[in-house]
Amino acid sequence: MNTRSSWADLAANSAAESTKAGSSANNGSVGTTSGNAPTRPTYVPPHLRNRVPSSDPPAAAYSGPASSNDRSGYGGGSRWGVPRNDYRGGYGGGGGRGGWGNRGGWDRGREREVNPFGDDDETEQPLSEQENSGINFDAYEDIPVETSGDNVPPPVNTFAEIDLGDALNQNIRRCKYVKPTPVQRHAIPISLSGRDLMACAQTGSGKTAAFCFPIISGIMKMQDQSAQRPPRGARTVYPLALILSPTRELSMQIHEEARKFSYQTGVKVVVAYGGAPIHQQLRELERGVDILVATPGRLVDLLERARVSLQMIKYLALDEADRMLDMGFEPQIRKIVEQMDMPRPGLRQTMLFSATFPKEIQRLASDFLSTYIFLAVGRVGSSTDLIVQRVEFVYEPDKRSHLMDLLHAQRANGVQGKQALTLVFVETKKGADSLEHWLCINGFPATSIHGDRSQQEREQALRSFKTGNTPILVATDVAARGLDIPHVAHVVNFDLPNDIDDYVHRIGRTGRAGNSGLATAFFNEGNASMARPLSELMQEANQEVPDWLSRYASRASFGGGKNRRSGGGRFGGRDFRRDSSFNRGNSDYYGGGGSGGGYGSSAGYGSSAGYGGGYGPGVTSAWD
DNA sequence: AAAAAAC
Repeated sequence: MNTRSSWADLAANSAAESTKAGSSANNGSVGTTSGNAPTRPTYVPPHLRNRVPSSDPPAAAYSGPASSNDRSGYGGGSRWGVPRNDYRGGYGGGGGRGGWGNRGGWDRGREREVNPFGDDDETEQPLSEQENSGINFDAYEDIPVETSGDNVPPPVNTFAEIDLGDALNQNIRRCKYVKPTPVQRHAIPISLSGRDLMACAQTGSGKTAAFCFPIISGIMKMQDQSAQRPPRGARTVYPLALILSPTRELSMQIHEEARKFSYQTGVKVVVAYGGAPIHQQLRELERGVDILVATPGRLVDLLERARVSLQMIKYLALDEADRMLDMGFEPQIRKIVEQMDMPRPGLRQTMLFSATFPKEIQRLASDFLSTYIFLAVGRVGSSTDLIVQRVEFVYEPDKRSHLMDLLHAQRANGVQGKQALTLVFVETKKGADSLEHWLCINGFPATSIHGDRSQQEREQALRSFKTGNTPILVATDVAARGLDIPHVAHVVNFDLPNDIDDYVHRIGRTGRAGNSGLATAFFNEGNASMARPLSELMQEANQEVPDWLSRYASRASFGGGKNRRSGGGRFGGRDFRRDSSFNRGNSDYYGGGGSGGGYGSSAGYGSSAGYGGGYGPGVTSAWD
């Protein structure tokens, strides 16, 4: 059932496919969306202002369809006549083969873009070595998709039929992405058409690429415009896109991914987060930035120092958007988005992504959006079928020895060989330290990550875990969201979180990229409020719910908390705008009114096995 | 109540 199609095959078929798409019932999104692509009148980013004309014919590097727009400069051509007022011009190269790819060309003696793919090899990989997805793509047809909003652009079926440009397409190939995941199929055309978007898709389903591709593509197209530098302090930089995420490590990861996607496109990505010396980040910024990836605190710092201005922002993306807008983050986000110099909704394009999107937060989020499209792909907020979920009743004092039993068993069974990684979530930073220490003195190679550790320690811990050097990582919720760590075979909820959404994100650290995973939770009377949402979630994911947990869940006392996902209807992830009961002020958190809020039942979609949204083993990317 | 996020 594996659709073994290579990138080359897809590319070869692309013409036929886009013809098909254009003539299908939905009027072709490809043609129309590119016409609506966001335009920005005048600004050319600093690193593009000082370029010497490339000797490569740029048009040749761009193989996309012709359009009425002036695309001759898409790959790095027609913008060369712009005024040069900036000494830092070395970066860039526009489309695929001009600029950086040239050894000893115009860019000789200047800074060379580091190849984020780690290979200096430009040659095509043999077909046999091309990674492919372990996913049954036919199963994608069964994936429930809900969109709402006006004039929703139709989805695409291949990357090739999207007008992303040659350089970006080449990076997609380098990333071994063969086919767009469901969220990408839907979200990318929406973003390319310039619409605001609120998107929900399962953990590990490719959300990072879904918002990065349109941003990068849009910025490449913008580079056609002529230059006019905004009046501001000399050291102020003006990114065109801002991507915010709730943790430093996630921002780092998004940055790494975005750098791969933008390799040799001339689009510069910079990351800024706290806990690290600011000077290097400032230096990077001064060398030019189109896309700024940041955590909120450090960004506010940079804004207050007037080292960054948001006045040229064309794209705003919030990853883990529901987290970014919850109580802890909302004031900071409001400050950044509403009280600095960011263009208002409608004058920028805003994209919100998460695997979970409580209706309460959706309502908050609408402040930041302009006539947006709501997109839900998959059983929103649920886990993939690929994660086997277990719940065990463990009294508090027994947790450590129980964990040790699990780890021993895992070792004995050789679950995934020595590479199997185990991620253990605890509730508190102190708890993380003490459990790490206890594991170590008992002979288990463990490390930990939490907010009381130095940034260096955090990054070291994550590295050591990823490499398998320390195959056990004890973590607080700092590691719950977004982090893409290959080979996590087992997630242990040593302490259950108090919010079912946090549980969804935590277990989503395994079962990624089409791989299976195991999630074990320790439950005791202290977690009573989680009994119902947990058992509902497990049912929906076709998991075996222990009888004792069902009994806990049926006790009335915890029936109506904020964890409650009512409705029991079909596929969840409803747009709150369509939920009249919510709009009447019903406080039901996920309230579905009569017609199916909450999570989907397994009845309709539960058997659509294989939706991990992934590309298959061996592909590492930031998918949340 | 805890966690995260600036110096």
